[in-house]
Amino acid sequence: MTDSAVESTDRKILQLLASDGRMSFTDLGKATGLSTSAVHQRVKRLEQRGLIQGYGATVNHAELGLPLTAFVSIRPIDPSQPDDCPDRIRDITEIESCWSVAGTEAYLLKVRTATPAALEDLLGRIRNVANVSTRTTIVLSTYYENRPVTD
Amino acid sequence: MTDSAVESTDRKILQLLASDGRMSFTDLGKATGLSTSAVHQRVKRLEQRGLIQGYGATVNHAELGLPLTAFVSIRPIDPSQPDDCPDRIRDITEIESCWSVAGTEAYLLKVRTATPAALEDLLGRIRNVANVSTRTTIVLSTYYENRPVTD
DNA sequence: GGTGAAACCGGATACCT
DNA sequence: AGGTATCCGGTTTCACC
Repeated sequence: MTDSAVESTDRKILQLLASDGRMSFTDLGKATGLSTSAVHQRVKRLEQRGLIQGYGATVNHAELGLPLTAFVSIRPIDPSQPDDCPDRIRDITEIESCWSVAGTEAYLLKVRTATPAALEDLLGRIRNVANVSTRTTIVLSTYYENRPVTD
Repeated sequence: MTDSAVESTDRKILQLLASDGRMSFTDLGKATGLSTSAVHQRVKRLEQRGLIQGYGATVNHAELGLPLTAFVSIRPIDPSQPDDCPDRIRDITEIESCWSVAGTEAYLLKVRTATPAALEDLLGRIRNVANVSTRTTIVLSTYYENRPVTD
């Protein structure tokens, strides 16, 4: 069930934490007009309710040696066999995201590699392990990624 | 220039912060065998070098009232006119990510909306403001998103 | 770059409204 | 549910190696 009542103070807190995950409870309090402990309580509740799923640092993949980003569309080769593709590819570390999608293809992946050769190798592994065909779209430039969308 | 020398302690720190952006310097120290202040220095340096681009909370969009995720492929209608599509759509808040891509289409967007009707409205706004045609792929289910990929 | 100590500030909790 | 007071642990800075 979608426990929908997320009221405006909680939304504000979520928005602030989405754009600065290390903001202190004190600063969140100043921004929302609440005391530190009231904010503290609310954040813990938001974590428990699963509205905050976690916290992460955004890493510069290009500088880290993974300058190549691509989207891989996936279509099962044999429609009669059980489709457990997400399970089969779960341990491939280059895969950042995995969605199932509507349309002519079944899944969409977002992947990161060091070089075109590494991407080629990755595509081979995906095809082998999941018995699928792939269609790859290379990212030329990233304007922005994972901007907070809270309304 | 890509200042490539990111050695193993820094990589470890980046990996830990990518999966827990609120981890304390004390705990990072325990995990890396360094003192709190040494980790502190390293993290500040990683932030300044731009290897850490920021920190964010991961928000549950479905529970927040934005259960619909979609990818929108974009193609300019008039190839002769200046292509400033990313600038023109920058202020549309439903757009979470914007990439330029190789292939038959020019850009790829990831968007979040409350309902199919809101998606329809969003697509209209994108087409109007940027003079483009769109092709939309709806996400049926998200297995995982933004998993840390550090090697 | 690293350590360890000291001052300071934020997080966590108990208690009261 | 929110505020106040308190305690403890984390953050930050600095002198030294």
